[in-house]
Amino acid sequence: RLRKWQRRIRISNATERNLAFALSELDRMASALGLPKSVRETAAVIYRKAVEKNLIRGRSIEGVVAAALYAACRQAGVPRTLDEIATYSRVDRKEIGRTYRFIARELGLKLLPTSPADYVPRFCAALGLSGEVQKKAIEIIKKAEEKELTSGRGPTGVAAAAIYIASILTGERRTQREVAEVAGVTEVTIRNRYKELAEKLGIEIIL
Amino acid sequence: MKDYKIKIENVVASTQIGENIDLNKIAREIKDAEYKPKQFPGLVLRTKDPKAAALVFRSGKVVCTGSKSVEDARRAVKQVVNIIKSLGIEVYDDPDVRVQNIVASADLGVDLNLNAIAVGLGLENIEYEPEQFPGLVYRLRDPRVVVLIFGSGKMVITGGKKPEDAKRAVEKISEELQALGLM
DNA sequence: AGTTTACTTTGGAAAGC
DNA sequence: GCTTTAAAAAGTAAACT
Repeated sequence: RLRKWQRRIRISNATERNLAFALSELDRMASALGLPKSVRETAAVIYRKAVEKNLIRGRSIEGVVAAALYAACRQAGVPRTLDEIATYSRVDRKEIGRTYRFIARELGLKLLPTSPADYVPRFCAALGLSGEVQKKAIEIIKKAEEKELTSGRGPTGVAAAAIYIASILTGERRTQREVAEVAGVTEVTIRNRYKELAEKLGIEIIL
Repeated sequence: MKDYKIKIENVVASTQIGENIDLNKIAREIKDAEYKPKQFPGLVLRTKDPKAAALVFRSGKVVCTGSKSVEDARRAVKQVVNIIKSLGIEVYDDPDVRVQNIVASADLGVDLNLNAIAVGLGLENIEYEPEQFPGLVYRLRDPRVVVLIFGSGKMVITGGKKPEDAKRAVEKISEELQALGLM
C-alpha cells in the first residue's frame, strides 16, 4: 500500500515537473515571438488538453508546446508561420507541422487555413504602413478569395503581394524586397502573386 | 455521370524471387546496379523497357517501383529475375507478384475552391494546409485510398491496390462535390 | 528576370538500425 | 521513426545564366 502511494507521488512529481517545463518553454517562446498573454493562455489550455488525452506519447514536450502555440496563434487570428515558430524552438518545422495536424485532429480543433488578411496588420506595422494601406490590402485579399485566386497558395505570399499592390496604390510604396523580407517569402513569389492578382482583379499598377 | 480518365503514374509491387541472394556478386557483375549496404540493405536494379526500379534484398524479396501499369511491373520483375539468373544465381521461375500501391492522376476539369471543399467535406475528414502543401488531403475509407485535390481540379489518387480503386475514388469524389454544389 | 533543379505531400513493400 | 525507389499534382525556393 505504501509503495503504491509512493509511486503515485513519483508519477505526480514527474507530471508536475513536465508541466512546469512545458509552461516555461511556452512562456519563453511566446515572449520571443512577442505574443499577447491571451494567446499564451490559449496555448496552455490546448497543451493541457493534449496531456489529458495522452497525446504526448511518442512526441517531445517541446514539439507539442510549439504546435499548441502555432494553433493558438491561428485561433486568435494573429498567425505565426511554422518557420517563425520553429525559429524559437528546438523542434524543426516539419515536426511541429505534423504534431499540429495530430493534436488539431485529436482535440477536434476545427481550423480553416489562415486567411492572408490575418497577416496584414503585423506585416504592415513592420513596414511602417498606414491603416489606409492595410484596409486596401485586405480589400484586395477579399476579392482574391471571392475569385478563387487563393486556393493552394501560401497565405503569406498572397498577403505580401496584396500589401505590395496596396502600398503602390496609396502612394506609400515599398519595394518587393522590403515586403518579401517581413513576410518571409521571396521576391519571386511576390512577383508571381501580384502579377496574377493585378491581372485577374483588373488592377493597374504603374511601376 | 462523366467518365473521368484515370492515368496510372506509378505501380509499386513486391514479390519473392529466391533465397539468400548474393547481392555483392550482383553488384560486382552488373555495372549499373547500386548497392550501399551501410546506407540501405537493398540493391537497386533498373530496367529501361519497361522503365522501372527494383530493390533486391538478400532474403530474395524484391520491390518493384516506377511502372506505369500492373503488367509492366510484372514484366520488369521477370527481367530482374532473368538478369540475376544469368549470373548463375538460383531464382524462382514464376514469382507471385503482388501489387502494393498504385499512384494515379485525374482531372475534374474545373477550378475548385479548396476552402469551400474543406468545409463541405468536413474539417474532420480532410487536411488542408496551404502554408505547407497546395493540395487538400482527403482520405476515403471505401475505396481505401488517399486523394490529393488541387485548386486546378487535378488530383492524385494513391494507396489503392487495383486500378479500379482510383476510378471509384474519383467518381465518388465528383459525386460528393456535385452534391455539395462545389463543382 | 527567366530557366532549371529540387523540395513540400500522399501511399506501400523490403531489412535493419 | 529513418534509410531507398518511383511518380503525379502546384507552390515555393534557390542556384545559375
